[in-house]
Amino acid sequence: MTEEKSLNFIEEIIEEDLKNGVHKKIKTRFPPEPNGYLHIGHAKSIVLNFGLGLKYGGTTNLRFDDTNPVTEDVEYVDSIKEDIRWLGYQWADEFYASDYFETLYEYAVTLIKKGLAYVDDSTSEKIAEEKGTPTTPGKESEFRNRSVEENLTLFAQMREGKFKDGEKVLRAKIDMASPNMHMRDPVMYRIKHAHHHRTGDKWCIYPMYDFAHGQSDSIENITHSICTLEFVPHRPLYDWFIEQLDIFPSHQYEFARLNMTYTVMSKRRLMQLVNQGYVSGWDDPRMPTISGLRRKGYTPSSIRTFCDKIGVAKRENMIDISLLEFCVREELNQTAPRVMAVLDPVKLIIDNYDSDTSEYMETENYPNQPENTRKVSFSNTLWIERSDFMEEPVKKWFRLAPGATVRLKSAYIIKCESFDKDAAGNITEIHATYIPEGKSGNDTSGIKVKGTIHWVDAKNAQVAEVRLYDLLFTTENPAAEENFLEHVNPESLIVKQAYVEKGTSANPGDHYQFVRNGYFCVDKDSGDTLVFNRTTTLKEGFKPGQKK
RNA sequence: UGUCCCAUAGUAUAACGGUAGUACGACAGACUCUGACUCUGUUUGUCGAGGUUCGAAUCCUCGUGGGACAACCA
Repeated sequence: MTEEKSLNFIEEIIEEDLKNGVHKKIKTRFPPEPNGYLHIGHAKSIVLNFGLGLKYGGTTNLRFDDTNPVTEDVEYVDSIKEDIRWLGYQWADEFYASDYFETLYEYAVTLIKKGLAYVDDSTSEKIAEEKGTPTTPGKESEFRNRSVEENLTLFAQMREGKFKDGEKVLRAKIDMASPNMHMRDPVMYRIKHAHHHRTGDKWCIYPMYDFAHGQSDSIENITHSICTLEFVPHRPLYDWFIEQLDIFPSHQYEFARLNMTYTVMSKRRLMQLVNQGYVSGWDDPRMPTISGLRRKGYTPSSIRTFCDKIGVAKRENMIDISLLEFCVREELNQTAPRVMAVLDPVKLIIDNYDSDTSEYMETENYPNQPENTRKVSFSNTLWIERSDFMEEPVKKWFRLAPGATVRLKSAYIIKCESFDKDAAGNITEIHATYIPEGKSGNDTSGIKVKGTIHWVDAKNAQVAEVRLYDLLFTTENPAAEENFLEHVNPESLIVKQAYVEKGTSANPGDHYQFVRNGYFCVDKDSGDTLVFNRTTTLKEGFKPGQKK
């Protein structure tokens, strides 16, 4: 602990509470609704909630907010749990809001008895109409003043299944004129004759979020209930239920959700991308989902680092996606072994190298570990990157060009002698001569070269499919567009047949740096032919297209 | 024509009444058998107007700008 990192506003509150003895131990929770896959925005919340528990010696629960059986499913429960574990966190207890249905029901009865809740027979349209608008007060329902006995009977009958969906609701009796819409007699229970993924057909009435979340927090003795900004106006209601029920006083704190450039984050839009085939699925590497990032080659620690760096505050934000890329590069640069791969090959023939022989060159697996090496096959016929040759080189061009000299990484210095073109003007073959004294590690040539390029022995290469991923959108804030789907980047995925060093071992999830090309990871689609996903490019220091 | 939340470089985030700092980005240079990494440097900021104070990014007031709120969603 050399450097004191400044605290975010939630940490300040917690330290204050701990200092003042408000709490001896803190307890947080991560409360996903099991109706979708987790994304990088959830990661921010997960890292925050679990991080707080870890930092202050408290605990963090996982609680599924499963109060709407119509949209929820175990499929999501499983993927959510997998993603949280993968991110490196272990919850103290696993709960479901549905665990508390009986208690919640009793709470509702308590409020009815206190004259603070009533059964309303109005249609949802009527209720919406009487609710008023943010600038005009609402009207009280004609059913608002039923007797406690009648309410008790009706509510019991709701539970028993005497009514159809939508026929009745239970409402809190608060204030129809409140400037806060959420306090205008909010619905507590609605009737849904639906099968619940955990409680089955036991219930046909289900509590609303507002009547479930705070009480669930309270039941679990959550001290700091952290959620996003859109719940700020719910807080008075959150507090009201807890106060009227006289139960453990959990408190809600709100922070700004994550937004990221060139990314959409809402479940609805993500769902559209999947359902309309813009991506291959929830775990498509272009998706900001945890499973997508995982498949793309992001590591849990790089995501955690990212979440630490973006900070936690209350103002709307738009994080530059380059920060996410920076975090994964920073880690992979240290951990990913280097391998040579040519993604856009053109043939290089070394005219003065014996066509019947080949040799093995020694090359390092990590740039900072010179003793950690492997052997790479070399012959007179190599694949090199098309972009490493320029017929008419621009200024400051360090790579191959007619008459130019470059180092073949870990091999010889070569000089470009000639090249062939097809009728269409495409370079088909490049001819060079090598300088035997310039062999890597044993260079007595005295020649200084500006550039080093990578290569793969064409006589001893393995073919691989390489998927080059780019930003999914062409605009910084696609969610702000009329139709975000029109801004999907047509080049967000480019598939290449590439040549990779023979012997590159590959299990799904393995990370590599393809020298000078970027970070790649082995995809689960790999079979006889290996498939690599580009996690991210290397930072590009030279842009030939740019004049200055 | 309501209530609530928010406002610091391009983007985020610190400074808790006392020197406006850090990260990412961008740009320039050094180094380089990855034009990567690393290193060095540069650029750009307290929304506005008043007030309190010896002193205000910080406290107060009023503006301005942005966001949230009218599912039987969460």
